[in-house]
Amino acid sequence: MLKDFFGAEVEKAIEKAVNKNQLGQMTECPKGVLSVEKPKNLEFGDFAVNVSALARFAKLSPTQIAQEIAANLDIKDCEINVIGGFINFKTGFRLLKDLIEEILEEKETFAKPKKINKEKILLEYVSANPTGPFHIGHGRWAAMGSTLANLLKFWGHDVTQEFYINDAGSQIDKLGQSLKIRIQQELGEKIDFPTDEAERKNYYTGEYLIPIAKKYIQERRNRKAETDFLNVKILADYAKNEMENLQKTLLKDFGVSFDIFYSEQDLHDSGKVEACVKKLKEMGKLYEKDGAIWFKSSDYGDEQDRVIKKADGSNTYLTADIAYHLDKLERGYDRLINIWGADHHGYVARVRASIEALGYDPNKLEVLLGQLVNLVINGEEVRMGKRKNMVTLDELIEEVGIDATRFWMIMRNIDTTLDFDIELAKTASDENPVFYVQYAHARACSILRNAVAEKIDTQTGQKIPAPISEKELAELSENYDKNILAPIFEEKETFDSARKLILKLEEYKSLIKFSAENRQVYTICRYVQELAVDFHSFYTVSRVITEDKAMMKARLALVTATKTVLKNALDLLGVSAPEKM
RNA sequence: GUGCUCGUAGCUCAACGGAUAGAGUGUCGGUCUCCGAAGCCGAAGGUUGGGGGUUCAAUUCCCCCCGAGCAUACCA
Repeated sequence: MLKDFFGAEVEKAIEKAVNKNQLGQMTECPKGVLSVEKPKNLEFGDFAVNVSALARFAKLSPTQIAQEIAANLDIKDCEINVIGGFINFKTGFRLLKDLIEEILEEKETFAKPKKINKEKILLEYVSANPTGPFHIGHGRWAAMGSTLANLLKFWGHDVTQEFYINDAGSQIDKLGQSLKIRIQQELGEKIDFPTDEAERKNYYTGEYLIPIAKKYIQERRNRKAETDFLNVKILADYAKNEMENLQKTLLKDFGVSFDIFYSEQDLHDSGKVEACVKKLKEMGKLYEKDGAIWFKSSDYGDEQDRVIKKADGSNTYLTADIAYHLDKLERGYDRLINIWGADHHGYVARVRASIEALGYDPNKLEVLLGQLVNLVINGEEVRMGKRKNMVTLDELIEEVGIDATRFWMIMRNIDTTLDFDIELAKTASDENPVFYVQYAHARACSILRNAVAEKIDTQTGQKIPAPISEKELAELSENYDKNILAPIFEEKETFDSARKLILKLEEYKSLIKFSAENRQVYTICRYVQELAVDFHSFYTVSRVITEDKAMMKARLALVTATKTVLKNALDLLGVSAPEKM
């Protein structure tokens, strides 16, 4: 990418200058001190390197250093100017046209690196209890996780997406008890959940169990008399399966595809949990206290030791989680990435501790902690967690659609609490960034359609031939003239917006790299908005379909390239790129 | 109390330690005989919560306050 190109050129120039003793006391170019950035003010140039950091090595003023380095730069087709400690580069025709060629040729693989340090990654996210519908917070992890998976795959990693089903423990019993009450209610019995608040906590009182109760009764209508009709264990399994299916369907509709659904119960049943405890014990990482068995996690950076087996002999949730992560490692993954809600942050240290205690590299585990989602309805924040106010993910999607839901869930940094404004996300207007971006794509498609469309003169009724033939349009991206963009560079009035657009397209490469390496998917949302801005500006000043055929081809090539990048980016986000809206 | 994540324009958010702190939205003002006006152009809007420190340079790093969310289980 151009950033790297200029960085390398500057380093070469520094070496030359050092050899000529032009950089004071500097004897070599220090690594990692300089970086290429985008100037704050675009009038300075397209890229800039700030050499001020070299001042303390050279013992010269930044201005002097910049001038010496610039004097040693030899880049064709590029304007260089020095302001203070900044060396600014303004790219010329050749560099920019190469870039458009690259996009036109590579299409959906544009910005995909040729070679990376490929890792086998297990990405775990959502991992909800099968005891109720997803709430909107799950939607954030689902959208972010699937986007991250798309991105890491595109970057070249081998990614497995996994959903850990928390289907073990007392909650499943609670689920069975709750379904039992719902069934009895459906059968006309006068029974209800306890009114006492403490006791009520032992039930799932949400109405979502009612349809499941109805379905159960319908399915077993001929076997009502059987003694196990209201067997809580059977009911629990039934409800669990139903909830899991609902969740899976929703995930699929939401554009999220897991490779593996991993059951916690299976982990117990297969003996892996016990085996893991045994292993920890043999390795001397456990001890007994107050009738319980503890894991010495404080030896590995956790703030205190944790219970692995309770005094009553049962396992804690953590025990299964340790076994689960051990299992992941034994399955041979180089890297485990988990997306967890911030409310689980206390867990990071202990799971990491367990990985280290078991003899694995704890750095293989990467936990992305996501801040929670607040719902804003009519300008008022609705705190989640209060059952009455709970809005489920399927309700949200129903309200605002999949595209908008995904985009809004992804567009903020994972570190910030997300305010999801339903009214705003719903509006199909300029207030909504999703539509703004999609509109840009639809507009690009529309131009391309019009370019090859025959028209009929409304006055005379005569056919007006298409501005350009299908064949010629196809040639723009297949077998095109290498100087196709030249006319754009010759027309002064529209050149600025075109070069801005081209540079923004170029930035896609840096963006993908940054986003993949830092697991920051929200940057894609920002980028796509910026690209749309530059495209709309370009469109406004540059008439694409014109009499001047060479200019038309040049601009159509640029429109095609923009459309390609927009589509690629939206695909990563799992947001549709409509050809018409 | 302690730990984690934060605090930036009216609102929602950006900004590898670097140039005049930027976008969107909202407000105000322009702009359609012509490829989609769901667009474009412009204006106003800031003591980056407060105070110290490190640095040639701090929204960014460190310390102390103030404020918010989350976590501080032999629950899952």
